[in-house]
Amino acid sequence: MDQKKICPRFEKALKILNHSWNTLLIYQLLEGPQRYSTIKNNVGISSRVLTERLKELEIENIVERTVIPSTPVVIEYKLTEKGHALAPVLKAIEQWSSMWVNIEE
Amino acid sequence: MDQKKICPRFEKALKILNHSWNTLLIYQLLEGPQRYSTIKNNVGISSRVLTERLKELEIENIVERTVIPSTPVVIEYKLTEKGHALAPVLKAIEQWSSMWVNIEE
DNA sequence: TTTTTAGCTTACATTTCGTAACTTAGTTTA
DNA sequence: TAAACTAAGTTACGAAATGTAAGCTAAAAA
Repeated sequence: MDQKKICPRFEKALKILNHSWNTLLIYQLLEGPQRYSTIKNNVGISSRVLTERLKELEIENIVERTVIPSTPVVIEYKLTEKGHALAPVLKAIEQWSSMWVNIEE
Repeated sequence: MDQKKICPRFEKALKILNHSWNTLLIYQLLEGPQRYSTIKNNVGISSRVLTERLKELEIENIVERTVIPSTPVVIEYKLTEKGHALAPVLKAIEQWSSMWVNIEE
């Protein structure tokens, strides 16, 4: 009785992108590689959820985590090629929002 | 200490689009006007959440609810102009998913 | 007259999320 | 040298969101 006529790749894409914070995190990382604390401060996400999401995005091969062996070590997060390929999606949302979304008081 | 450098319109757009099911519902309604039960069956969402989301999308002026006074009455949901304007976003996600998302077993 | 359908609503259990405090290791300050 | 601080998380726990299932109302079909 339950039909799934929608393409499974598309559904999976939505599952990732709709998971709260993920799109905002990707948007933030489009600015360039960043450290954990920078992301946290700029996005306003809790560390618990941030860690969770970064792990998820890493597993999905959208984000890459790098340990830079300086002293002290710096941990850097950046978009993979797959992650960068999401730029048009974010651009489209940006355009739509500038055209149609208004903020009320 | 918490900075919000991101555009508020964009943030609001993400808030709407990232709310679970919303993007999928919009995608489904891009097919054309549909009744409650049709949406429910095609998307695989529970009625509790479907009602909630349709209300939200109506308030955001993305979806319009129409009562067609036939006998029995038919209730139709369709995208507004603002809703249709999201088509490029969905298209971009579709393209990305066909290029980068793979389904594993 | 009983059953079915559409379009919801309600109650309740499960899952997810946010808040805040804690941890570990190295680092600067006093 | 001890005390305090920072980065990058982890843990515990209460609050909020979600899914499941059952119920409801009005009309229609059997």
